[in-house]
Amino acid sequence: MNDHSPARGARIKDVARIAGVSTATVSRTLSTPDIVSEETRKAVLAAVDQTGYSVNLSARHLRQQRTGGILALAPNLANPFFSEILSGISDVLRDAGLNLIVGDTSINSDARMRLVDYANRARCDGLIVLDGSLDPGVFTRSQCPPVVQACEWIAGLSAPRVFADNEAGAELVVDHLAGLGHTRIGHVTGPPSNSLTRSREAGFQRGLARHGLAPDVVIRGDFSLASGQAAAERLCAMSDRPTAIFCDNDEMACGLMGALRRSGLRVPDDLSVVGFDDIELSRHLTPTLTTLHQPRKAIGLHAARILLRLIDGHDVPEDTRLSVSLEVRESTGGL
Amino acid sequence: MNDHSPARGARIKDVARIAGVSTATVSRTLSTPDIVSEETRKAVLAAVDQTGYSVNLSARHLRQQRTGGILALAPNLANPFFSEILSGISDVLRDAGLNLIVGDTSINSDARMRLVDYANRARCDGLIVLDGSLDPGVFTRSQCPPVVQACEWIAGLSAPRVFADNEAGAELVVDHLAGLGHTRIGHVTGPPSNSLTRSREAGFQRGLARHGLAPDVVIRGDFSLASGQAAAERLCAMSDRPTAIFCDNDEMACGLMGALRRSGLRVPDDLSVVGFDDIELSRHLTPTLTTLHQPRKAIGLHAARILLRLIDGHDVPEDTRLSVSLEVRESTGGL
DNA sequence: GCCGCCTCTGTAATCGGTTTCATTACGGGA
DNA sequence: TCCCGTAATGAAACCGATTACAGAGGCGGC
Repeated sequence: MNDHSPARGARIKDVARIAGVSTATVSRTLSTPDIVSEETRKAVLAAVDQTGYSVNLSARHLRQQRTGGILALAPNLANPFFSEILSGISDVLRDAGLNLIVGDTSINSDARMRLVDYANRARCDGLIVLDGSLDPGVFTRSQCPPVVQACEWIAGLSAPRVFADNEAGAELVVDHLAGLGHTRIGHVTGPPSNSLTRSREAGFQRGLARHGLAPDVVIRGDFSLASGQAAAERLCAMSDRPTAIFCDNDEMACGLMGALRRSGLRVPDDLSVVGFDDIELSRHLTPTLTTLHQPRKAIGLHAARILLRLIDGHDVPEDTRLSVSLEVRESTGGL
Repeated sequence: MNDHSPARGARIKDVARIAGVSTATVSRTLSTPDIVSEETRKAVLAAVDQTGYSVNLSARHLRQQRTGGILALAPNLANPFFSEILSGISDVLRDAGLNLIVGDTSINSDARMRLVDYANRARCDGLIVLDGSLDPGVFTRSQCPPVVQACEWIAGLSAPRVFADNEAGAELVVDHLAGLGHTRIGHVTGPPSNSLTRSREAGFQRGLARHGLAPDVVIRGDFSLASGQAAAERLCAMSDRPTAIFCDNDEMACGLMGALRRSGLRVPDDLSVVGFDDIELSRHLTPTLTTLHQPRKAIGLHAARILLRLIDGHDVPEDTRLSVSLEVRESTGGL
């Protein structure tokens, strides 16, 4: 119907001319409809329809001193754990008219260098950091826009945090395994400096203590499938094994169970395995994986909402802790 | 060192004043360094360093009539298959000074509605479509920026395409299975209308014909873990099963193998299984999965480069077909 | 009847760059 | 010596919106 319009589409000026008003009125009609009269509003909206007008975001953002973009920094996009969080973030931002720009911090060090460029008001209106291993210095410079940390956090960076209750989750794991009669429970962790690793380790230790159990073998991993596999190989080589293993995430549990089976060990008969995250895959492994469910979508939603409030200059809670629940499946059994 | 700078950072005007030149010269120094004198360049760069200046992209884009953003539309971010493609796209775009905005078309229909808003020059400079199920009409309007299709494509949309050689891949699968002595080979497909499903089906049929084999059972899936599981249940209920199964992606193969095992069928002894994609997980399943390796990163790199050329008004190849290779692992065996 | 307030609208300044056009200085050829 | 071309730079227009400010008109209160 309007393919005869100029190639690059209509400007606010064109809409204003057709509606017989000024550009200011068009702008007001679109951003604050309440303050224009009913009659004017109709005329403007009709002209918008007719021209297929849509605002030039660069112009708007230049004038409003905003960029319209929120940068989310995730350590690994390939991990399905993050994609649902990003989806939650994206939902909130879209409703607020903001774009989500996703940065994968794992790619290479070159990308990390450029982070300094991006953590800048001239580039984005806010940051959501999902990677606790970044340099806090970048985020404390005066040009850095508001920051919210989700899931992981950076030691020494004081920015609002949204995370699942990792400590309580790890305690639930111990409760479950101890309830099944296990007294020797091993732990496959993430990287030692990672905040998730620390919280889960703390909750795990507290749980053991509460049940009067002594710590058993601790194997350091890095949240990857491969490190789960490596952990299984170490376990198989042990003469005196624990009877249950708590993995700090589902990917490692998956790598671990695969390698265990290949070595002839049966889960849960020879070894019970518990994961953390409840990614979709955990329901399809054999045996299906007992794991802690994290409210991933909710983490994303909360993080984004808090960031928006921060950008608008409102007060926000320092910590938002979301509860987790244990999904008991086939990979854990009694002694 | 420069935390005394004004809260919102330096403007080009500030840099110009400190360097003792005009804003035009600063701009030229940063975008076309060749046309300013050596001496001036040094002074400007020193001033940039001193102020920590970084350009305001909204202003630049407003003047240059570009938005600085490329929108990638993917059907499912949670699928690890896409994340590596996006990573390749992101690398190229970052080097070109463009942002990658990721849209998940699976979220809900509301998001799809808004697609119309986004497929617009006022919103982004180009589109990379990874979802073949979208409405072609959106992309043919005059306001729509250049489009490149990657992996999947939309029937009836003439836009450059970058994809793996799905037909050749499916033929390789048949060669491999026929070579092992299989004569009854089933197929678990993606959605019937999907372009990947069609290509793989065509290659599969051609392979069968070349080996003088008759088609066997075809089970419709949707690329999800759950549909792989459902396919396994159908297979188990059959009295007269094929001896090998080709799954259109690794996720379905994963869901299928898990469910098969739970029903007591052994892979590859009772049934050989082949996947497609070679996601990292396929190496960690038990048994490890024989699958077709797709050059995911390369697909992303090519798609992004082609889009950049398109944006600059250059000629681009209509189709870019990248080759695949078979990764033979444990899930396939002889009869 | 006059004043002040409120509602609605228009004019024009503004955001921060890029780019066109004009200007200057200098070197070489006639 | 004069003219022209070239290299380097500056002044100012421009991109397309938002918004501060001002003005017009209507209405109620004194």
